Amino acid sequence: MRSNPERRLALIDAAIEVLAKEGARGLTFRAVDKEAAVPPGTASNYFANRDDLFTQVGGRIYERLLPDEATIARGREGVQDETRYAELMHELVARISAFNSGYLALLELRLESTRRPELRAVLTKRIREDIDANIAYRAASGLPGDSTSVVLLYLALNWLIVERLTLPDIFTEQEVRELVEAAVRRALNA
Amino acid sequence: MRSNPERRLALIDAAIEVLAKEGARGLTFRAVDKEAAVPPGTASNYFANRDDLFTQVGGRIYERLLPDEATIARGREGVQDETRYAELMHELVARISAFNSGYLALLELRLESTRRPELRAVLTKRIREDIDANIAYRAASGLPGDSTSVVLLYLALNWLIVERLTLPDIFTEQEVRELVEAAVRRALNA
DNA sequence: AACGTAGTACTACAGGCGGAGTGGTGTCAA
DNA sequence: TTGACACCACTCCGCCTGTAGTACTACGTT
Repeated sequence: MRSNPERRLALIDAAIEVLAKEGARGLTFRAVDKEAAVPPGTASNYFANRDDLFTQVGGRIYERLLPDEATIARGREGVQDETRYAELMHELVARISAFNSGYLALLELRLESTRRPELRAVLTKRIREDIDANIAYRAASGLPGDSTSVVLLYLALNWLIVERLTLPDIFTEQEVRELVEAAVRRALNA
Repeated sequence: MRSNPERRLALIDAAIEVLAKEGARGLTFRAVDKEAAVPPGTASNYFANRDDLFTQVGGRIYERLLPDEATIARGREGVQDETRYAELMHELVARISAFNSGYLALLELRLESTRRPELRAVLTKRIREDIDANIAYRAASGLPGDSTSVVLLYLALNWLIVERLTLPDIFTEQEVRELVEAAVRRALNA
């Protein structure tokens, strides 16, 4: 088992692209090698087996989907009002739509986790933490709305992103914008 | 190309199970044969190629997820108030959770449709129709709430089902019930 | 009632693709 | 000099597709 950290990271990021492009079943050592443009056999040396590969990707994918620290810091400063919150949500949808393959890869991982307990454990932990962080953030911001509102917003935005990424013709850009705003409005009125 | 309709249907339903169990990439003629317990080569005779198989499954899956006609009829009778509507939504979540593999298969198809234009066209059509039907139903019922409310409810419930099916430990049964009710309440208050 | 025909079920096979895993060799740095 | 890693090559294996060929069944014809 090799341990060059940059290379490992490059392989994992390549694996995310493969997941998005080829699906979970297409995530093989060889495909990762090719995507990362390293000699065949390399991924084999960095991951014990496919299960290990899935688990490591599961640990990494969430880092790539979350905003970077600068964005988080910007989110925390300035007035915390409804307009600001709506801005943040638009930013979230835009960011994820931009890193398209990351979200698709996460969906693939979710489905795959049906068959891989280890992966499921990793994802459950990460996602539960993210939800809790969102709830805490909302509570700290002083904006109205309880944790149920936060979760409902989370639910709606997630599926909206799925819809955009998988069947883009279901909703127009315009409808998506309106839906995000309506969701935020409702989340803050309860 | 063979044309025994029952056999074709049996193969398609077997394909749905395969999709849920093995993922989109695992959907091969041979796997379908095995799942349907028919001799190897049969699926090959019923579908021109994998693309054809995907498209036919895409056309069928939605029928299996929708309530049967009896349920629909029951939904339309009786008083149409908020309590009734909430009941229907609970029924929906329960029904889909029960036919677990159908929904997972649909998710697989959505992801696969990223790579298959024909499949995407079929799914887009079906799902758009379903959303429109929901909007029309709500409008006809005389309950409060505009189409945005209906769609937001649709979004939230869909992701809630995803969450339940893929990472069941994220929300407890209790939380799921509360979320469904909160979502319905908000959808009817706007 | 016997026969022929068409459509379907089943079986078998040829050919190919792609992946896992491993061992060996080269290379660089401590 | 030694150890860790990059790179390369090779073998083994499993699975899939597509098709050809055979057997069966039902139905229509005479």
